[in-house]
Amino acid sequence: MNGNSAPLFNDLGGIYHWQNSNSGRTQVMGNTEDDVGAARSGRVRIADIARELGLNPSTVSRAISNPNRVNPETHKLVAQTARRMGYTANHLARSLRTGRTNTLLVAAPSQPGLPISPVVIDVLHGIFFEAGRMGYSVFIRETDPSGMAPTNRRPLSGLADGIISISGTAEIIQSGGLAAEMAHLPLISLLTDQTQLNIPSLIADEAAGLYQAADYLIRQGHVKLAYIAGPLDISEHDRPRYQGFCRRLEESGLLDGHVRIEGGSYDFSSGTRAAETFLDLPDKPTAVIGVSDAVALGFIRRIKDAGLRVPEDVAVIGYDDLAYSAYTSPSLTTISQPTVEIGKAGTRLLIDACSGRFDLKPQLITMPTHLVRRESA
Amino acid sequence: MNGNSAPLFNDLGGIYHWQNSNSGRTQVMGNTEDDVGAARSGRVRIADIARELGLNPSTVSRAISNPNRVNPETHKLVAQTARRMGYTANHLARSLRTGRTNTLLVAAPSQPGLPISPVVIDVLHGIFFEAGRMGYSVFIRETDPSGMAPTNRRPLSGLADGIISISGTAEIIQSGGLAAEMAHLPLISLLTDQTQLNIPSLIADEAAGLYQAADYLIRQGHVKLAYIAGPLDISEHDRPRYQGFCRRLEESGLLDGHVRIEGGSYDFSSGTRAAETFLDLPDKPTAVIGVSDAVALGFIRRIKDAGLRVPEDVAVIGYDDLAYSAYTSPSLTTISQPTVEIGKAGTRLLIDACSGRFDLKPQLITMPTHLVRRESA
DNA sequence: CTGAAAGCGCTTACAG
DNA sequence: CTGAAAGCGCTTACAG
Repeated sequence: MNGNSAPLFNDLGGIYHWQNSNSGRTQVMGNTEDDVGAARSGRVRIADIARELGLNPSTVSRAISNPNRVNPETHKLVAQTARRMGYTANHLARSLRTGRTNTLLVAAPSQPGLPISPVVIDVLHGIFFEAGRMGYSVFIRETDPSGMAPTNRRPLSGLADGIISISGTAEIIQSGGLAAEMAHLPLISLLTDQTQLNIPSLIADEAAGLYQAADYLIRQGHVKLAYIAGPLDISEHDRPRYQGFCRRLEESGLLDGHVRIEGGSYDFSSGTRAAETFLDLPDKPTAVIGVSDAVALGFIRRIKDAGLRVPEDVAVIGYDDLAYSAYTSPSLTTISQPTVEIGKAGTRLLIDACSGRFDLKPQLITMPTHLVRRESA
Repeated sequence: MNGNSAPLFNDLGGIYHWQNSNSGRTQVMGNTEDDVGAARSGRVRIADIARELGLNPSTVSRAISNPNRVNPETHKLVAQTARRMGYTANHLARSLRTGRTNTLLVAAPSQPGLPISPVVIDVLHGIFFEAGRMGYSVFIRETDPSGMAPTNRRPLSGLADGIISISGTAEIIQSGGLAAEMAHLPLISLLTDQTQLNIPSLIADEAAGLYQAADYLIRQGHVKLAYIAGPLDISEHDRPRYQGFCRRLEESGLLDGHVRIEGGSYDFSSGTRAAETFLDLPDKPTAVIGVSDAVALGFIRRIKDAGLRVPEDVAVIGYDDLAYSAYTSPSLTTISQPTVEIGKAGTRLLIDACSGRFDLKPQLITMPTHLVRRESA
């Protein structure tokens, strides 16, 4: 190692060990030495193939991108040679010329110091799936609502055909340096309703989800319910969920007796904090709905420590249906939202809009949620 | 909506509702109408600014990219005009010309039908953090070891300055269509030792982690230990962990009595399956280490249902220290590995290698793990 | 069906 | 300090 390595690791504060690898082996993948071209970067270009074959570059280009507009023999020859020489098209050059990138820009929110949330990950999974199927690549830009993290704010232009904003408000999107792109590219918002900004939005029916949860509890005979709220400022998720909760209570005349506990965020510790508030309540609700699974689980953990039984003393329902919610003790009754489907459908709609096959209007599409019954309620 | 929408949703199998947005409002962000240029895509180019100012495009370019090589007055004028006209540099054109993209390509593994794992997410978080700090963007390509998912295999060229492979084997990387890029770009492997392929690798000391876990249990007096294994074929993670486990047992002469239970994968259900095997064991170990937190939690959940107490009857330790492992009942004693730091350090090393500031050799860097003591052991 | 030319939007030696 | 020219690697009318 050269001397430059030290400051790196000083900055990163890590203890580390160097080991020598078993050297002497050669790189596994790569071009063979006798390949032609390799002018600038060592890469084979269309011009190299053309020279090798005594053809015009335009013919080689056609053979690669539009095989049907070229002699079958020529196509075969070019294809073989391209493979032999290890040619891969330069994405930059092709996109610059055609004006199409076959790339989607995804703005994914993250809190400072926290990784992308599991819910967003599921949406991303749907995006990757559908984008891969359609031959699109994915450019990810983390956006930080708080502006604390060193997110990349460098404005980007020309590198994508469309934008997906996950759970993002207008400010969040701007913070990602995407404003300029938004003015020119089709855009869809997932998980958050932004139709008031004329942005097509594909969301889970969060209000219906909380309605379903409250309905389930009320049918079980609960009359005093609590809702553990999420953050009001950053996201748009708390409001519709609380509304759905209240709507169902109102229908049974139970609205007056309900308790709204401010959790603060969507994470476990917000749930434990909410539990502290709950435990201090003189007249405790018998059923609680958390704004997220993590909040519900943090809440359960804390009230179990205080000697309360779930669901016997307090029934608890979450929202998200994360993978581990089926394996906790008690396993968590929760509202499942079609996150992966939202990712897939949003990607499909956007790609179709990019190619002009679909007219993406600033409308709201709502996907249904459903209750997953387990042990906690 | 036009008629094209129906087949979309047939494919996606979703029930959905359209709502009309409150229309009539105008787009929030965008160029004002009297801006110049807008030849092809509606975007402002350097040529537009130059025309507006009566300058040569090269001067405008310099003013934007190299302010110090231009008259301060000119710089100011260009900067103002660029802002007013809403100019953002075309990333494609710039990169094509300079040969530098300021972009990193990340190959992230995913199992078919499953989203990216929490561990990989943490590494990605570190990558985003450090890349953002250094002004780099991140291109993500999901790679599918099984080849089942419709991952994007289109070969990409020219769009990144370096490649990060997370927890990937050579085959996995190839499946992502990255072989050609690998031959030309600096590459680093995170979480998986690939130095045998001459690829610099930055990993957690998994062997030491399992050694620490076994050590902790043995010091508590346990003499019969079990290890729930992960998959052998796909990943390289099981082997070093099992080795570390065995090494510590051997030191105390306990190796002969140990049990290795095949879990199958890293997820919860693998843990519950392993628990079934465990419950059938005539002479049960009193302490169990899972290859992952999810496996350990799935295991705990199942043996609790069978009437065993954790840690009184069976002590359980996991590996990963995921966020929710602190909130389960019992909370999980586990091995923490510096995933975020690995992401940050790997990104830093790679970027410095891209810019020639650092000579990235095919060596192995190992980051330390540590035991997090909670309730389960 | 193939070739020659122009151009996507930018940057950078090279002159002046 | 600024201008004119060339070129990154590709594609696509336009001729032939």
